[in-house]
Amino acid sequence: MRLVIARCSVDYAGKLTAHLPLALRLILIKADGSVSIHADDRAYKPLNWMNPPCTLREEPLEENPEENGAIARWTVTHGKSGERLILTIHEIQHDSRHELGVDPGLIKDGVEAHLQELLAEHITTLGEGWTLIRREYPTAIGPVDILCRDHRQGTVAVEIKRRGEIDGVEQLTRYLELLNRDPHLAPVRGVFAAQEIKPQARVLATDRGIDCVTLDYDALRGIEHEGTLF
Amino acid sequence: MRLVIARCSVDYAGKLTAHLPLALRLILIKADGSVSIHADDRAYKPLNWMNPPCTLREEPLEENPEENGAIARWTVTHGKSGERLILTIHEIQHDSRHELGVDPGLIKDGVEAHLQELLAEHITTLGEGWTLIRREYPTAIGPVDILCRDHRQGTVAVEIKRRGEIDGVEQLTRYLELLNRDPHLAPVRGVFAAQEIKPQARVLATDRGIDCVTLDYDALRGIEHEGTLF
DNA sequence: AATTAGATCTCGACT
DNA sequence: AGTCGAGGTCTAATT
Repeated sequence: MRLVIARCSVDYAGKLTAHLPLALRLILIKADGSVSIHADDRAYKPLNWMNPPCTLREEPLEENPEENGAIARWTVTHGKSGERLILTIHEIQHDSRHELGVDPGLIKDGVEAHLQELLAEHITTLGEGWTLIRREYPTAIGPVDILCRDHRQGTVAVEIKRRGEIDGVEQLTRYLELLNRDPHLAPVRGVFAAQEIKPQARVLATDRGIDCVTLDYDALRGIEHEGTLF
Repeated sequence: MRLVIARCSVDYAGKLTAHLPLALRLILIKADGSVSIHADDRAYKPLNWMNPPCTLREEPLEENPEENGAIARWTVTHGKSGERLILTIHEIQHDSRHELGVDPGLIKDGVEAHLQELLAEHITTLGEGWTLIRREYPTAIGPVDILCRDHRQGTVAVEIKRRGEIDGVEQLTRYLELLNRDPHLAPVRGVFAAQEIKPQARVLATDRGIDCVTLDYDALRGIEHEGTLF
């Protein structure tokens, strides 16, 4: 990894064209070839960047009135697409290299897949006497998160999201339309389950006769822990 | 901006829980308070991060067999939510600070807004004799990108995307439903226009009687240039 | 290789 | 502060 603090201007020509006026910035050059240009804000998102595979060509500039004091031009070219990032360097305040080695990587917990597992294992969270048919129930347009039966043996399709928004309701609506064409399953009703449901999504779901359920991830995990403790 | 190269392990507890085993990494601390932890790959995305507003507390660790050789613990706490990022530092190889000042920011060109402007100006791209009613035609559920009339004076609602996917078709469908309730406009038909239309989106659109049009950004820009040249 | 759905999405605009 | 739409989205899983 190479860290450069430099006064530079930047031009990008690729999926769009973009320009950064002259200013002092961090240029981060990673071992995988990627280049990113950071200002001192905007959290982790760079102002401009080039993804790998790409190559960096460094070229010193002669004293030249046209270049307006620039000392070097760095051209980053993307492998196939021909996208270009051109850095015009006016001053370098810092330049260091560091061998970091391969990173062991991030271990995650708590995403949608886990929510789905937990809810499938504790399907009675949705109602007394409910039973699981299966997770990832396959249909022509993709798998339904959970298919189950309520206490009256009625079929229920459950769509699970971490945050419930309009697309989730649309997605469940498409599944329900399809499932209700199957005489073995119909009538199928819908449950939209999420840790948090946006008002607009709730309105749309209710309007379509879909029930909304707010999931408590910690509570579900709590049940899981109790289950393994005793 | 502060750049630290350190051997560290990291634990995040917030929207999810995640762990990074001990390894050498870049810790990037920006003036806006954000902290991000980078490996030497994955382009610009950090392994782990904390968005502003947040505070960093640095705490030296005593020699302690339980700490397994750690020399410091850095705790990043998010303002309201209580999310935490805990860095356990084992070795610091580099630590420097740089005053970058405020960045003038990026100037962009070539995104959806521009596509909409171009198509509105050259509405006959959609058909001979078509005329613009207006861009951003307001409705109760948001503005329709373009409302226009075809050569037979029939009303047409146009939804523009850079990439046409299912949500775009759903969005246009909702607009059409609403617009067709207005006796002054009805019947209104739909055109789904994008630089690239995904197969599933095309199928859904066609099934609903919505026409699909592929836009050529460069060609539209070309017309624009001819227009200004002569 | 292409497609799809998720993301600690991020970011900006608007209410 | 919340919501909505767009992104050079990116990224991983699946076909």
